Amino acid sequence: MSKKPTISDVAHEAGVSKGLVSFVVNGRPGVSAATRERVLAAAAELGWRPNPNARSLTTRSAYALGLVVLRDPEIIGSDPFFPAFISGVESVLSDRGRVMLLSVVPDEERELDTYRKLAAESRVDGVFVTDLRHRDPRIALLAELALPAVTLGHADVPSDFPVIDRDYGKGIAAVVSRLRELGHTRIAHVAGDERMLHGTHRRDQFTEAVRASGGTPIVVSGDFSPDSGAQATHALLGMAEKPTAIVFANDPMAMAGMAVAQELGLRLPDDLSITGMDGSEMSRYLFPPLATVGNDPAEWGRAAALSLLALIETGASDDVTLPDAEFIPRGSIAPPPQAAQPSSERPTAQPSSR
Amino acid sequence: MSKKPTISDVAHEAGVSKGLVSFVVNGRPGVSAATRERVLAAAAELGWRPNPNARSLTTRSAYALGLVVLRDPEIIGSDPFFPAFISGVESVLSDRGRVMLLSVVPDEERELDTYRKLAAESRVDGVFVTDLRHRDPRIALLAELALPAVTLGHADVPSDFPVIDRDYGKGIAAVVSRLRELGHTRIAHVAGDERMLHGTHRRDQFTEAVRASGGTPIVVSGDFSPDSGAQATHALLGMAEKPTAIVFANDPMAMAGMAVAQELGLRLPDDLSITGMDGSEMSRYLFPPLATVGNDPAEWGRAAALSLLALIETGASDDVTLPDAEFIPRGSIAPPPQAAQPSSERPTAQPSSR
DNA sequence: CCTCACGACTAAACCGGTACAGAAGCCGGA
DNA sequence: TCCGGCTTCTGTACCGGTTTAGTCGTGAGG
Repeated sequence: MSKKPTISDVAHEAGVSKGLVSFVVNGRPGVSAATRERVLAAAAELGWRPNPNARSLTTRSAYALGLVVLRDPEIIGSDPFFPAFISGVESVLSDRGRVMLLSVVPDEERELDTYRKLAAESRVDGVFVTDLRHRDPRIALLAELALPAVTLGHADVPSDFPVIDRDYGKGIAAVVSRLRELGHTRIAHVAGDERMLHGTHRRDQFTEAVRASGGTPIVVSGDFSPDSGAQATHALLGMAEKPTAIVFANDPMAMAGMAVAQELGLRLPDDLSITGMDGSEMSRYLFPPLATVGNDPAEWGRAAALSLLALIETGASDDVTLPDAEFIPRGSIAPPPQAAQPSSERPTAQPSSR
Repeated sequence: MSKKPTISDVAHEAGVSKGLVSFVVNGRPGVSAATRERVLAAAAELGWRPNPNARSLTTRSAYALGLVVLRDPEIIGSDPFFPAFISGVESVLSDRGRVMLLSVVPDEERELDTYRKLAAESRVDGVFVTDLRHRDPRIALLAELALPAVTLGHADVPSDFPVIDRDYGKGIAAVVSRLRELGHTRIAHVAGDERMLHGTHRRDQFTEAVRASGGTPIVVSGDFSPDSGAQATHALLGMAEKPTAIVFANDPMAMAGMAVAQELGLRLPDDLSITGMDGSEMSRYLFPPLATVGNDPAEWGRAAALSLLALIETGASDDVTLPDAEFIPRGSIAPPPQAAQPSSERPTAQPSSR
């Protein structure tokens, strides 16, 4: 292969100056149609693409977006959110001549340093802020760095960044409501990492829904990892007054919880109802199929990418509210076992066979 | 925030020329220790970091590595390999001043275009080639583009790229051997996507291991997705001569297979033994815990990153062979039903003899 | 004492684009 | 015919680094 062609090669080939070629590829006015064609033809023939590095130098734009993920390398594999989120982002970026830069960091210190580095080196034009934490230090840092950003969810600190969000509360309320309808009175929640906003939000939405229906919520903590889901389930099922239904804050914890219950000899869903959250692909292939609350990470990705691009290109971008999360009922929920209900409850017809 | 400092600012601050600052930050000889200190101090004080874009212009290096993933957006969430692989890559890159550029593409055409674009725009210094396919067109394309690369596994076409690989056959052989020991005679394999080399390799390694032990392999096809695992399991369990053990080509398919079996009323592992592959985090949290063959994607990532960096920096890099994949016995395997086992057997898996 | 090699440093060209001032060509109106 | 005023296009100065040729002392060798 010969050397990569440059804008000068194209200019020479088309018999015009560098500047004009630049005008053409950037769609600037003041170029005759005939010349435009000639330049475009020359560029196509030479297979020339403008070098973004050179371009960045004068335009002060990196033509790249960044995603920094703070996640324990050990458990990142069980998280179904990011790959799908990224593919959603990518579906928007691919047509826009921008690329995505990804960083996975193990601790908060390196996370912040990574943002500083991306900004100082002008590596990206903007970043996605996922997994918002309480009093998230990234908000202030990004503002200080003057790095455009969009946040997934509303931060609990002052932020001027556009927000992509989805009401998850209704979905959780629907879960609780359905469990109550089925006759459950002792409904537990295994919370996600409570340093993260969506960990506490989901917990609060759960407790609120249970209280609203006149029940008393039971909550144990987890951290979104399968391991924590298993431990929490052990704890719950070891209680004197076992819950008859467990609402997990994500699918991986629910999956691990299902396994623990089964290992203890419980039949699902007859002896215990279980639900997850996030609507992972795997959830429908479990036994019993895991009832969950949809989330569609790819949709988050698309919306976040569009919003961030708008912010970068126009300097402003509106908040986006995705459609409400929907409860996806599946076979992992059923009426509570009769024995567990000493007091008056509608005698629900229990399915005799499975 | 004030404007970002440039090399000229640092030079002025330290009272030297731009060129000297460049010498200092690149560790070139011919700079007195005193001056070096002064320059470094000025750089630190101003918080200056060399702009990689400007740098790229003359050094022809992008200071970035690329990963292009061809994956159906719908199922990428259930794939535990990439997030962990990426975190392995990142653990190497973070200290090296290079970043990682990620692209997720839905079809082969766009995949190849993405490589072309990355090369034409000098976005990356090299790429990781994962999920090798038969007669993979990327090998020739990358050679043509003169883009350095490392492949995960050996390509079946001539390739000059360094290879990162791990013997997976021994692990698979250990699985089969253990199942035979337990008394299984009808052992089936649910293959992964056979367009991918590791799909057919695993299948071949399975059939070979079964034949070597005097058995007759049963193979049905899948594509690594949970859905295909479920379908294949249905097909197998609908056969007149059902298999008593199923070896799945990855964990997600195995998980879906477990669910199908349980839904059909089979008790695991007593009625059916199941194994997965890739040693995903989730596998240990299932019921019964899924026996699998370890893989450690993060280790692939680290090795691939080191190899690719060496290739880029020195122009050559050796192949790397990772430690053999190891069978991880767990509760999902047991003797076949009604097995006339002359010797002592227990329903749970025993440590394999390796 | 002069020359020369060498270490430390500077100046300017260059990488591949963009931006902007201004030149050239063309047109219509006075 | 001359003069604006467009439109179209050129030339050149950047952007922030790297690289190379060359300058300037300084000390050793002849």
